[in-house]
Amino acid sequence: MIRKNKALLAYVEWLYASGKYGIVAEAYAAKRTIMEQARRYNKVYLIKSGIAKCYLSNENGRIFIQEFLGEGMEFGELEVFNEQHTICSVATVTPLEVYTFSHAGFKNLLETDAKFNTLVLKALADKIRYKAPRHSYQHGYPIEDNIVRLQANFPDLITVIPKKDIANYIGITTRSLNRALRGLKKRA
Amino acid sequence: MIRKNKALLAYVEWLYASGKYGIVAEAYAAKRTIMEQARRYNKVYLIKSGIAKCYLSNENGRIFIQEFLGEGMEFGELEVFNEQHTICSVATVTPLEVYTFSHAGFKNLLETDAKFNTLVLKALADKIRYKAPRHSYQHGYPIEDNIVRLQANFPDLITVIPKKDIANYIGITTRSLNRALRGLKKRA
DNA sequence: CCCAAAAAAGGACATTTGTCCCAATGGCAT
DNA sequence: ATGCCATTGGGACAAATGTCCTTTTTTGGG
Repeated sequence: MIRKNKALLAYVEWLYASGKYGIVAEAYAAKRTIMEQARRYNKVYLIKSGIAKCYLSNENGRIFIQEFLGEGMEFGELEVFNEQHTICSVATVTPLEVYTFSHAGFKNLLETDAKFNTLVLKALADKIRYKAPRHSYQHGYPIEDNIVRLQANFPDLITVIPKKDIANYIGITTRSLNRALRGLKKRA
Repeated sequence: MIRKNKALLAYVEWLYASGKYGIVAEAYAAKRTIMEQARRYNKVYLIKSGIAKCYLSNENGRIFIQEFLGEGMEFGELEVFNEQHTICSVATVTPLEVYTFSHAGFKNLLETDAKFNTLVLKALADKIRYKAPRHSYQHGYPIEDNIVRLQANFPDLITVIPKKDIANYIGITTRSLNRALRGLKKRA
């Protein structure tokens, strides 16, 4: 549920240490919006520490969380490949440390650094891979099963992530989430 | 809903015509399974013509369709980046013509052909991009709205894709799909 | 051309989930 | 400490969706 990519992080830390690629370190407080959907940005972010959420909201005020991003996850990178608006908003959940690239710098690394290129290809492939089972499970099993599954993969979920976010990740209302948690407690 | 990638197809046709990269053309009849989830394969496919579905089924027999693949869409490429089992099954919907690469050939092209590398990066980025609004919409709006939206983007949907597949794409039962179609007809 | 099998349509009922509330609790700034 | 606001928990009812079944329609092979 909270995605990570240690290999990519390690390599970017190494690039950063070399001082050559215009990579900048930044920090954000908790609960801050970093990107808003349907706007243009010119930076790629890579998380050094902390947790962010990537989400999409619609005109009904409903929010659907695409993923929780942990160490080594990038965001804002899709817009390097097809110059367009962001699809997702990104906000911090905990305090966040990131490395940032300009689009030009990121593109340049892709073209000149084969290892970087490979790591980014892998990162994109992983983002695709993990979504399939997630959505399949979400549609294929009742809410309670989904919660059990999340808690198995991420035990201190409820203490770190607000209920509303968990509900928006599963695609249900807070009411339904509470009901399901209650049901699980009763049956335990 | 039925994804396409003309730029990639055009380039691969050109590569194929050159005869140099071990690309093989193949054809499949309608309703044939090409890949099964959780198995190992050693080929990358790119669709020349026809429609395939990429789906995931669970032990309850529920099926969730990830995407419908049209001209220029690849499948089996994720396993090049992280040598693992396929997540998805792929089956033809209509008769299908494809080009196939060996993993080695695909990897070689990625490393030596900058244009190919860029096109594949873009293709992966697009696969990620399109999923966000799709799932957001699916959770955020009632079934009827989802159907209207699909029909707007793909008018002859119902004539080309079986009802069961449409339902499995939206993540509902055939019964619910019929009910929604009925509701729309009545209100029209 | 006909028949078997698949696909589509829908009735009746059960279950799940959402909506709309309101009450309780817990930080957090003043 | 006090008051305010966001978060959490849950009752009661409404609406959406699933389950189970039966009937109708379509399709493709002999």
